[in-house]
Amino acid sequence: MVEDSYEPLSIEQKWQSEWELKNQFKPVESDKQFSIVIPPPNVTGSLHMGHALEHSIIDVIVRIKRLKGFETLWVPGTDHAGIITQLLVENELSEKGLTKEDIGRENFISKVWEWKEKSGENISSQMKKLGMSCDWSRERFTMDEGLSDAVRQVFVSLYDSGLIYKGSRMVNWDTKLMSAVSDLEVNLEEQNGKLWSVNYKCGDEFITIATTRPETILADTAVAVNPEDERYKSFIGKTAIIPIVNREVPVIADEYVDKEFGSGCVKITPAHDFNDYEIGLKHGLEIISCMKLDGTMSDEDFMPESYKNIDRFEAREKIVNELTELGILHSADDHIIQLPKGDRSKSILEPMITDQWFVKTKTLAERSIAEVENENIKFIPKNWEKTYFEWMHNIQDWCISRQIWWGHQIPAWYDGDGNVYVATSESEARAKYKLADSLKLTQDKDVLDTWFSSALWPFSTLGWPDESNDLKKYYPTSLLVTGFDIIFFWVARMIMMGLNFNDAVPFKDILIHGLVRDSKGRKMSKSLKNTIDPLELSEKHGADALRFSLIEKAAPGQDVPFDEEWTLAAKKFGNKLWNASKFVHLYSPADELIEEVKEVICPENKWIISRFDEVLNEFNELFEKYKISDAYKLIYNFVWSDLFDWYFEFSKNLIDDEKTKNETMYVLRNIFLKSIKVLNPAMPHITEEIWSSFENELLINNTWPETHNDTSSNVSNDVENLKEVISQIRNFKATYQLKNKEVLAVNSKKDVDQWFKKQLTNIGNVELNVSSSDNEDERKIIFQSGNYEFFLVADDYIDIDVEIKKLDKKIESLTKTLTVSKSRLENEKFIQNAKDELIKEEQQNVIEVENEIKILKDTRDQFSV
RNA sequence: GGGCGCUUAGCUCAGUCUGGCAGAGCGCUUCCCUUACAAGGAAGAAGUCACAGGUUCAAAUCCUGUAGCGCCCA
Repeated sequence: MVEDSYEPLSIEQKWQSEWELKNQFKPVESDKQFSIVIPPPNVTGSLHMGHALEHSIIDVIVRIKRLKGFETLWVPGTDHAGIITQLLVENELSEKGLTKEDIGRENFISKVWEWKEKSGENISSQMKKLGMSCDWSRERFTMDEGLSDAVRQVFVSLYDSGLIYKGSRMVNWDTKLMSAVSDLEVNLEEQNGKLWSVNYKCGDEFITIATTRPETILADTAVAVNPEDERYKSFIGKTAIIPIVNREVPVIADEYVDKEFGSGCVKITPAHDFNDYEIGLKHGLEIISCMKLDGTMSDEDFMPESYKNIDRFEAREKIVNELTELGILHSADDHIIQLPKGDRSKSILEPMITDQWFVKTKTLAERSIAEVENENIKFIPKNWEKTYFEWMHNIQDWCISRQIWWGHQIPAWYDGDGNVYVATSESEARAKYKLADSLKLTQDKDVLDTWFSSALWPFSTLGWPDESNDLKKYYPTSLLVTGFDIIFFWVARMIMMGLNFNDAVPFKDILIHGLVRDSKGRKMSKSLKNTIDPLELSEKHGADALRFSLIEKAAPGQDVPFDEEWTLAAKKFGNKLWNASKFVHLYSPADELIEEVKEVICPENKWIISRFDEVLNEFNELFEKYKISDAYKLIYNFVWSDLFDWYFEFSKNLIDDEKTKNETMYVLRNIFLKSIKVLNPAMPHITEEIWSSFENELLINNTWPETHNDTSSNVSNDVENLKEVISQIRNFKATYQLKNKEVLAVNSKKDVDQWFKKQLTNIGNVELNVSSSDNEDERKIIFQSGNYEFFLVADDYIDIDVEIKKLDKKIESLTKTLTVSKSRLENEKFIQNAKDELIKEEQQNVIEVENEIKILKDTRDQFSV
């Protein structure tokens, strides 16, 4: 027997430790495997609603697969989040007045590890509180020895095959971090700025250029116009003089220049702008930098004294003043500018030319595109593959070096002459390149982009480069569940790396989920103060309620405007299940011996079984299509309305009769427990608790229910008719505000089956008289469904007007239906084109509706006399 | 500028791929503490499926266009 009231927290903790203690999250040998890796959250993070959604989806799938007999593995873990973690530990240091340089690289790294040991378990422990069934014994961290080894191997291998190179290129540079950052981690922020127009001397004339960054004028090496622009054709090939530094530069023509933008003439500064860099390369322009890596102005000889070493924004002001004084500032117009900011540091980024390591992506991308095109990898929903293709077709070489300390240090060594030796370790390098022991080598100071190691995650977590059992068994993984915002960051890169190093896709399906937003549809953010802490919610309403509310609302690819009300509703559902289990215990006690029923006789029992079968079949179909939210909505509606509202009531009337008692006790418990099984993956704790009150075995490792496929007759229709008649009687009572207790005298001209009569009289709360005689003078209220027809003799409590109105409304709507059906059947083309089934259905419909209308009209006629 | 979504009941959304009588939850109205459950039960009201064309026997669903909103890339 179960506790009186539903208290989620205590049962949730109990089962979480029970499952882990009994190793329920480890894969159990089977001939079919299902494996999935977690998209690793960053180690500094704490669980937010996006994680809660993603993990709930994964866990439901994993738990269903486990019940379906798959050898199921979910590998958890976190990534080392290079920049964020470094900033975090640097902040801790700065509270003590220290910088990382003060304590040195080695000490700093050990400080980060200390931090990781202390706080790195945050996300995992939060996941455990939500009941996520990952195999915690296989938990991985991107900086683990094994995964770090994989990173080195991959780097060396790509380098040896010419897919990694070092070069001087323009990258997004963070002047605060003093590091390159990923193109993908650049946020463009719109801001009010200015568009300055400046007159450059060009022979005896002036040419007016437009710029949003006048401080870079000092590094201009050309002026460019559109070749089609009549205004400037005569300038092309001449030279212009850059003001202040008095540099003589060519006026070049390039289609890149937009005739409509500003004056239609732009300055070209190859060292400080991505487009200008490209133009510089194309036209062989000189590349001059006027800025240092920390964002202050250069102190090189060509720089005017007063500009040396000052901040770039100060320089901007200064140069505008100077241009004004010189009388060559033509105009300063308001202009919306796109300011690039670092996703992590929030500082304004600078395009800078620096030495960096790159992955050549073109060839890797080609195969990655093909594998999605030929559906070896499927996006769900499919349209996200367009986003993937778009990015992949326009892919740029991937800058993988970062000038920070926390991360995988690049396995490249330099001798005193700057020669580079790439190998997995220094001794390997010496052996590989046959270097003398006396030759002094220093390792590259830079570390790799965190995403470089994440790209290996689907196989590095399984033991690669060792040919481990896990790798053989679980690679390729079955599925990746992730958000659309992450398709470039790693879905794409995991595919490239997975294909290159394992000659097989890293996962077969990619299930894309949406963003969790607030109930008004706004993005959750700290600044809006509309974030929701999933752990708080879980403590308030239970992990099961939180999980279910997310699962039930998350259609693939669609955003989720979350409302706490949903979780509350899910908790009520939990409570309903709880009470339902008490009902089942009451009517079908676990300790009472029930004979197994081979053949079910009672129509009510047949009905609930066939309804369950329908629902289970549909559930399975939806699940295979990853329509998990629809699947759970379906089972939710089935248990609440069919099972609890209707069947439980039917069962009361069957169990009080010895003849039908055993069969009904059996079916009641059976269907209830099967429903609990289907609900288990979404609400694992409460269902396990309820299950345990009936069974000795655990539910988590039980088997997925099978359908009964007992389609012996169409009794189901009879039960549906019974329900319909009862509803009509209830409607009648509600209309006239009759107490439910009031027993109505209902008549039938034909006798009905005993079971039907019993359910009707008890649930409809009526007294049924069967009499073929008919008093034509009586005004009657008809309750009709299918071939069943009952009537009530109308007396004082009936309001004729209300009744007529109701009847008219029904007649009207039915007549509409009839007209539609008839016009279809009269349409020759419909008869020719429509499926036979549909035509038969339509014909049947006409007969039924005509009959119903006739009854209603007759009734109406007697009222209006 | 290029691409992708969304627009269905008061609210939040399914349904659109694969055309066949418009769905759910919440909210609202009325009644009911009936021995599983008031964290509940029963009944009910509520929609020009954004708009305009087209295809079709038949369109929320397919095609074309328009408008509004959102996202991504440049």
